[in-house]
Amino acid sequence: MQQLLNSINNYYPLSKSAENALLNCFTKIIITKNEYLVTEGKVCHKLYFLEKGALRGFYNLDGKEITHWFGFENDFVTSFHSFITGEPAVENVQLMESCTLWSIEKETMTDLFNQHHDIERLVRIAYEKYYIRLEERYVNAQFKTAKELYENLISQTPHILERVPLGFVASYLGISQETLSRIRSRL
Amino acid sequence: MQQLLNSINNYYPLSKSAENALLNCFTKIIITKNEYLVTEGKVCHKLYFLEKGALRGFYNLDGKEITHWFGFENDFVTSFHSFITGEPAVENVQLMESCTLWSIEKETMTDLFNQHHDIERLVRIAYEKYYIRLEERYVNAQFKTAKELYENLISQTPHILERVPLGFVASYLGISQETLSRIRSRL
DNA sequence: TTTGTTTTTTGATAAATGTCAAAAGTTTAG
DNA sequence: CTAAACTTTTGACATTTATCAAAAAACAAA
Repeated sequence: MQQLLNSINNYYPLSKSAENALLNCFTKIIITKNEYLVTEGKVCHKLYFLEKGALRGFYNLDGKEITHWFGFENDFVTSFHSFITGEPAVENVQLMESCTLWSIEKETMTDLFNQHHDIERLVRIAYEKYYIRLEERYVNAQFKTAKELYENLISQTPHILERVPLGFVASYLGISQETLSRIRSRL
Repeated sequence: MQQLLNSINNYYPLSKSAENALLNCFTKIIITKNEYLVTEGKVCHKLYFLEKGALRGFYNLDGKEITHWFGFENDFVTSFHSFITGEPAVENVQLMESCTLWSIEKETMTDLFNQHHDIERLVRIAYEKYYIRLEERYVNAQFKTAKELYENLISQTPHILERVPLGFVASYLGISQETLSRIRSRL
């Protein structure tokens, strides 16, 4: 819980009353490896804070699983598309390791926004951060060769390589596993 | 101004007082084709609402211009990375057509947030929408062939093809202009 | 351990896309 | 209306990357 608090304060420092109200709304969950947090086709009403562990978001395309993001310690995770729109998720979120998470209901968050302006500010700022993080990833990917993508990964997010099977990493980079393997052998 | 108001209310309907306060903070600008709204290396402190016209965001890579987004009527545009972080922009925003815009200073927005909770909510909701729009684009791009990317563009954002030179479109899709031209001739 | 399972690498080949250069077409400004 | 500038297409060829199949390596469970 202290970890969640630190993360929150890192985005925007809340007043004590808002902080208490917010923390009261999170529920601790422990789930084991390979389980699903979000399943394609079902609406996801929850936002999760990942205290410990690692997971991935993937969708199915032509019978293949396309992993498009990873979550690690201190990340807020969910199927954002489903959480925001209330539509069924098109992606799955699956644990790559056993995880400790804190969850909060969307409806509860909405109530908190009404009661505490600063909680809504916190979330506004968090969205800003998440937006530019996604934008950076996009720009990084466009017009890069497979080798450059891999080198970027090594320099910018080396922890991914240490904790994620190469098949998922290849998918994340948008290249085939074989190509990734060959690039690695050539470096 | 009515158009800006409609757009805003489309995200979240404001109270009359918030609405008035907000509209008072926008300044009308008319700029001609090829001019720059944002220049790489300079911090961008303004957010713009695009009432009429079309523009693009691009960055330089190995001497080439990589166009990574377009803005059209009713879009809020800026270099989000620079606007949010206060760091110098890495991208340029250039008008593809002469435009009518409304601008607001970041500092002014921050003041408005403090005075009107509902303006901050509006922006929080806008960020949500922009976030999932970007995410969709990302997912759409990953693991698609050049032909599929072009077909997606035709079905999802046909207005881009009608108003943007093919060289920019190719760059936007992450393929070479020649490849795009060949795909078009084969359909 | 030993065996079975999963992950990663390697090889051969095919397909997609990029690059360079030039031609054709279109738009713009005087 | 014409010349210059810019955009789009086409051709030839090189390169990158995907695909399929199988071997090797790493990992996990009995």
